Amino acid sequence: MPELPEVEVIRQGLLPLVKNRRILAVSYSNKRLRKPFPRARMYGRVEKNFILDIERRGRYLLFRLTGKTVMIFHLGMTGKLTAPPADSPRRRHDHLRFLLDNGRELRFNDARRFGFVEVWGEEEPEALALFADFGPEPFDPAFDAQYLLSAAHGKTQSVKTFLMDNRVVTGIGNIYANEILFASRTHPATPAGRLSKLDWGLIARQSRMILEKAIQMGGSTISDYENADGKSGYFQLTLAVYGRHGESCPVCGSTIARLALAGRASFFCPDCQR
DNA sequence: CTAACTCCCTGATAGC
DNA sequence: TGCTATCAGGGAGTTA
Repeated sequence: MPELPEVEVIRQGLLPLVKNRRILAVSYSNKRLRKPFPRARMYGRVEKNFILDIERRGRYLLFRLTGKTVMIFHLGMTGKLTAPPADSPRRRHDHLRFLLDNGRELRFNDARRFGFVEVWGEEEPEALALFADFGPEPFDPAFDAQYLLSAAHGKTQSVKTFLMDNRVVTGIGNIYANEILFASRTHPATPAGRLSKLDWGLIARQSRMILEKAIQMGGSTISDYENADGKSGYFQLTLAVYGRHGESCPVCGSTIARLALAGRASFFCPDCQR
């Protein structure tokens, strides 16, 4: 699934195509997504309204609509949001289509259907509850060495699993957690509570650098991610360790190892990362 | 409480 | 080449 950089690239690509456009009609495939389709709200609060803006929180996209409505997408593992011309051919796994007043159609496509859409009034507690226990964004100045040191205090879980916890910091998934720890020369299995403030400062800085670079490069396309125009990203070409077990470390030449942490594939250089 | 495991679903691919 | 077992970028719920 898309992690923070991919979701941000989608947001930026989509915005000029949908901002201030009116949603003329909503169509739904009737296939169940991770959460039930909010039929009444979709036809009552979304259809016929205008898209004012798209925001991102972690891996969620928030469409601000007229009528103080917020339509929230999560793309799961394989979700895609695009806005092609309305007459372009539909694709397998297109589940939601929003016909716009500029001849385009906002489309949600999701093969595995781990994604979902929710519709709330901005004032409704459910809209806020979704993010109530989220940690800071990686680009938030609050995401710093002191914060991480405190959050990790006493934790025995691996630093990699810790970084992938949305309550600690939002939007870092398996690919970028691996890359951040490689850049920070930290072994992914290190218990989070054992790292020093210096370690955390490096991890916070490398997080921002890597995520920023990935956004600039259009995200990472591993198998099926694509941006709002249906194009691939390029950051995967610069991945140092993710998916590269058995290959040589780009820094020291040692063989990159693979290890499962909390059920997730983890890749690291046994010599650079300690 | 914490942390790890399981499951949702389809498709790509590693490995035989 | 062709089949099939495994694995996949997330996250919620369950188990230990």
